[in-house]
Amino acid sequence: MPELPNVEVFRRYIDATCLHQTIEAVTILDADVMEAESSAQLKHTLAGNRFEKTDRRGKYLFIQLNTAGWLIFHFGMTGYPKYYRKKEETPDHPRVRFVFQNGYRLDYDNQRKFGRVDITHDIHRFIAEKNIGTDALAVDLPSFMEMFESKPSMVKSALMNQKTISGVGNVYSDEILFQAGIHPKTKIKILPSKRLQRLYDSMKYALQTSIDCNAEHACFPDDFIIPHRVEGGRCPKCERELVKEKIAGRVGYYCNTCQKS
DNA sequence: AGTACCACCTGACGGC
DNA sequence: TGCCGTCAGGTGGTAC
Repeated sequence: MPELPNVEVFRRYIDATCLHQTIEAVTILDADVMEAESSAQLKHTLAGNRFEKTDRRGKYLFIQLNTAGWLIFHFGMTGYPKYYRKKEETPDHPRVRFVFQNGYRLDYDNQRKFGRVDITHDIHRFIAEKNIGTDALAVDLPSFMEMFESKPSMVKSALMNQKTISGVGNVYSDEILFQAGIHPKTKIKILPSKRLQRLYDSMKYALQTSIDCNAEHACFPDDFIIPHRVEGGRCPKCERELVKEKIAGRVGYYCNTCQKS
């Protein structure tokens, strides 16, 4: 599930709930989500520690500890954080649990276990090693133009490539292309600079609008395509049935009338 | 440097 | 009702 807007909402949730509290214990309920050598280190480093601040790059959420280290969350397709006090509020698939001194807990929940929890001393090295591109909300127009103007790939896959810019996944790439009026299979390098600029504007608009809505579909503007991304869904602008098509390995939805090559 | 395909996991859903 | 194939908002590896 989580793409940039969702992860940004998670980040704000952590900010609003978990900062500056002493961590009493860490329980790893399923080591599958841990990077290989990080389990022991995680428990060791976090006990008695505190979350001081958060940061985000693309779909990665970082939490700085008061001892200079960083906790790293990636949510895969089904992950999310849950802060709660009562046992009956436990999420369905908790994988790592942080227990605070005030009795509250933060669970990293992840049904499909595609996500990861990790810990590092050097966040810049982590980003460099993973080769994570500039955050999609942070990238400026000139850099965006330069990165994409000569790319040979289809625009949908270019947007989704985390090494170029990070944070856009399958669902939001559909939204961005719909807002920009660009067909997803268009080769990005054939786009004239005016359309490339519109793509940039649409990217910022779609991501920021979603964040402002707490990533809740019900709050999205009427002309967003995301709520209509279902079999037989119709274009919110022209009412025609949306095309569902596998593009670069992922199923995308688009309007064959409103989106042009 | 692309794309296509597979793998990793689990659960929901539609068809029979 | 129950079983089974399919598929899903991600990433990483392979081969071509």
